[in-house]
Amino acid sequence: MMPKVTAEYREARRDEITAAALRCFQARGLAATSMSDIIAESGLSAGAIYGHFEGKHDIMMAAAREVIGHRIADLRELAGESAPSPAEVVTRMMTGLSGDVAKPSLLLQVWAQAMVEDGVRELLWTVFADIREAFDHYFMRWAVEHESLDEVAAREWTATLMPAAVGLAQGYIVQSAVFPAFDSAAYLASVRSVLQQ
Amino acid sequence: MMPKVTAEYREARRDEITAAALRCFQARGLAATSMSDIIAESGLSAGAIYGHFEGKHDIMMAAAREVIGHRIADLRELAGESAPSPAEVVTRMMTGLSGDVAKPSLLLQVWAQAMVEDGVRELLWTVFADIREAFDHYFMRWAVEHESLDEVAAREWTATLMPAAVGLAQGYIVQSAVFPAFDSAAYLASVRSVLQQ
DNA sequence: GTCTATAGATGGATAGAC
DNA sequence: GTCTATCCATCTATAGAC
Repeated sequence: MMPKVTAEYREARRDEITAAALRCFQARGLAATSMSDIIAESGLSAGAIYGHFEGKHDIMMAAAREVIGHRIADLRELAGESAPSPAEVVTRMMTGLSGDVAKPSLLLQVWAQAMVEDGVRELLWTVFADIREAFDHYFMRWAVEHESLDEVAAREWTATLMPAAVGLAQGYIVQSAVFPAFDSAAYLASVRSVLQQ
Repeated sequence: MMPKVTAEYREARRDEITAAALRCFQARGLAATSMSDIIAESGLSAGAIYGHFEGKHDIMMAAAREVIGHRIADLRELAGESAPSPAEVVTRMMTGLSGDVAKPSLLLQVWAQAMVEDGVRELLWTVFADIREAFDHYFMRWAVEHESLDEVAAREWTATLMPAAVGLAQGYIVQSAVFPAFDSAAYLASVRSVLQQ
């Protein structure tokens, strides 16, 4: 269909609605948020919302994309610096969260939703694959340059490290979401401690 | 109120209903499961359910308690064996999950629900506190017996290790829930690798 | 205690005026 | 594109017979 308004306007409206939805999801949870909630929070009307999204599912997917994909670009920026250690890579992953729209509690919501909704689950897979790929790049480089391993040994070293590295980042998300007095610095120190070998 | 049937009968009925609810929560998610779902899955009627639970919230709390608290008893059994290493403690935590009613995907549901429901959140806090306490006991013992640390140094060593140890267990739960081809053995090997220092 | 039937409220989504 | 008003499905919980 031909757009009746500029593409920029549509885009801006969608972002506005998605942002309102994210505030609702944050406060009430993904599944418990109703269209009425989003309508009220956005200050728009039902008609306006449905003019830009097919329905609640569509809004949730847009929100999930927004929440889930932000870490990758940030991770890639590390590439400029000189061969970060695994501990530095994982730390960057975690500290970047604090300035992100993707608050840890929202990430937990998305993970849970992925358990019951195929679209979200597949989205999550691609994001984790991207994260793994970014980790893999840095770990391999570190293994060769600082652990003095050849290509084959570096690949095995990286494969061994990967699950725990990703797990530590996920643990950070869980703990920062669940514990009101979560000590971010202590967690980072703990990660550095176990990853420096 | 006086019970019209034996306490054992009431208990059994509640367990039956909770088990049906857990199957629904597993399939549809905590928030998306309706009372009709639970009624159908249990094979009982609305009246029967409401005779044993105050409402959906009540059932959810019972289910959360069931799902969340199972790891503690299992962890305590390690006490009989000879001073398990941190890696062994965390490994026990994770491997115990496979035989548990508390499937990882359900744990993710409970974590997400804790973000928006105070009762679940507080329940989660007590459970994590118990887990930390159990970890603390084993880590202190290991620090003194195998790392040759005095009381003060052992306490600091344990405090440094704790966040990452818990985080690794949480990462196991996330990854085993999200990835269809999750390699449990590889994760365990990775944990052993980073925790042996 | 457990059933069937249903009340009462809220859900997602649409119709039609502007 | 956006609004108001509303349809109809579904939800939680209860009432009353057995």
